[in-house]
Amino acid sequence: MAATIKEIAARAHVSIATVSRVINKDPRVTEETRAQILKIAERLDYRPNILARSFAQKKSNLIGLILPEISDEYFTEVIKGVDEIAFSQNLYTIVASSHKYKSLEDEVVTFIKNGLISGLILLASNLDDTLLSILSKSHLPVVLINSSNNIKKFDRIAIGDYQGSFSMTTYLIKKKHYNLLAHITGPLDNDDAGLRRKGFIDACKKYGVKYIIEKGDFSRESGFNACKKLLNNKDRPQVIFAANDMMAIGCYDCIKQMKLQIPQDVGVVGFDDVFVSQYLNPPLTTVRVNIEAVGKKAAELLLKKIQSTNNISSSVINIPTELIIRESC
Amino acid sequence: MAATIKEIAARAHVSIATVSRVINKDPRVTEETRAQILKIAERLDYRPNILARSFAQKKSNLIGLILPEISDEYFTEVIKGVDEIAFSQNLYTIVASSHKYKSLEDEVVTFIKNGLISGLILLASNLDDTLLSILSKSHLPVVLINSSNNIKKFDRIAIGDYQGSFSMTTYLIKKKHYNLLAHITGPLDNDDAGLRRKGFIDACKKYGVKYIIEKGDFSRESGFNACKKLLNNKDRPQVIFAANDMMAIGCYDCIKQMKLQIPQDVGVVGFDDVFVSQYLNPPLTTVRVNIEAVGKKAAELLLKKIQSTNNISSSVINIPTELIIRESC
DNA sequence: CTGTTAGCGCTTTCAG
DNA sequence: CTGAAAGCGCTAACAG
Repeated sequence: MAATIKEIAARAHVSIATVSRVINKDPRVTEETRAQILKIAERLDYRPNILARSFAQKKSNLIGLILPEISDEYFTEVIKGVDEIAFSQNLYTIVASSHKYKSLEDEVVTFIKNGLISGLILLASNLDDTLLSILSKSHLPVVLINSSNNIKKFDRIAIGDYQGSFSMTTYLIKKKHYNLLAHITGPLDNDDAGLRRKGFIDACKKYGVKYIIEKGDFSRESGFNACKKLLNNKDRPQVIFAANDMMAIGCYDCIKQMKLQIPQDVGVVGFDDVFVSQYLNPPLTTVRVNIEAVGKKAAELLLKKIQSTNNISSSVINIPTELIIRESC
Repeated sequence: MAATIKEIAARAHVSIATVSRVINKDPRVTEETRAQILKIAERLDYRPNILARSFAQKKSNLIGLILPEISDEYFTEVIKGVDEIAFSQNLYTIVASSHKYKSLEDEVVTFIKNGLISGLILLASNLDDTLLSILSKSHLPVVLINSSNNIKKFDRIAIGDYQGSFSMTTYLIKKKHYNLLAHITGPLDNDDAGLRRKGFIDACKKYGVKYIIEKGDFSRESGFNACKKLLNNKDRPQVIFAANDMMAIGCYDCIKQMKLQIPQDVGVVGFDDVFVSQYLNPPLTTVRVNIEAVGKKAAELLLKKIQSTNNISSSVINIPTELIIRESC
């Protein structure tokens, strides 16, 4: 059915090697033959068989992007960023998430060993040593999206979790004059969550204000539940700093259900600045993370690694955060 | 580096053909040798080289998903649905969007010819005959996500645009007793937009109420602009039916800027029921589309087509819509 | 500048 | 039930 270089070679009365050369823009071909071959290729509507090419070269034009899940707006922004960069370089992106069907580790191992992809971007907020060692043993170019400072030896995109959280807390204390704050954390094993928690606590301690910590898991429901506990506390906090916007939304739901007012009765602030936050009632004060930039930077870094043979020293790119002041506190 | 069947064959003192058979669960192997080979494969942490396999079989375990763009929540829900089904069948999904870098047609052609994928899901709201003919000439299994009834000969997932729009309009007229309605359309060449427009107009005509049509393009900005025009009209409409939620949000922005109240001064309703809609102030009355179901159904249909050799007659799966009554009208 | 050839890892006849 | 061998389409030395 589809034309192959063999066919083109036959028609052009040259060898397949020559055809291969012009397809791959190898300069060692005369203009004449090049033009001739190109014409025939055009006429036959030739398209290289990518599978064959990838196989022969032992490298594909596919990169893998592994995410914890694909649902959250947060993650889709990452996909968008990665795709945009990858696409501009003729790379295709395979997106996979650690579904119920497969654990993250299994997923990664499969990707590495099956030779499908020639680079990997891994967004995971808790990386254990096993995985890290698997990753470094495979000689696949890898870029991590992870904010933990403990990870050396890998190229990494990090979010300014600590700074963002610290600034927000400082703002709540110094500008808004709250003196009893609460923080709803993300999952304990999540590095971003840990950093945000630490930024909060450090700022509270620095200014000597009282605080309460409640546990969440980044889901709307957990925000709702944590908020309920907080409001029923004998010492009701004046403001709740949720470790992400989804949990802040859960707080909104809870507070409304209890017929309380934001920010009069209790303030709420979040982290991420997802699309919906600006439309909440009242609009949510939060810490903005430029998520698309995370994806873009990750892809750019990965491409650089794939293209350069010599392994450059691993770099960390920090994506800064920004305080977005709205009306929820 | 990575183990191959050759290596396993050597250690098991069998031929590579036998190894290949057990890997592929061919029953024509004795239990003993099978167990033996499996054990060695396990020990060597063998993973088949997908590229080699795909190449040899002339078919891959990759399916393509082409979208107009990747940013919108709408599209990411589709991705999620497709991925979930595909993944459960050991298929990987390559997501591509018709970027500035490539036209939709170019994208499709590349995908088809390069032999990378063994099935394609194409979400496009305006398909021209050229593209359709390219698609049918390639013998690639294809599932379209498109609501136009003019497309025969292709498996297709369609959204209940017309019904949803007709019901919403009927609700506006009969239950809410509006008698001057406005509709902000999506892009003219978009089939979903066309159907929604038609549903609106048909309902208005059926009940003999007056209506105004304003043009939009599904973007928030276009909703804002269309709304402004509408409100400055000498005959100001009592309610605005935006062809999607994003434009409805644009209306909210505009109405607030003009210091008007929803729904007292003017009602607003949308279409899609994206996540943010329930949190708008006031919560948006809209038509819900189960977008994830769209993705899932598309993937399921595609898998069925890929697996069955005989081409079944093309089916159309309709994803119904549902009126979501909230407080914006 | 161009042709010859080996071979990538695996599947798949075809014999045995 | 198992092995031998061809070949998928292309790249990449190596000759010439």
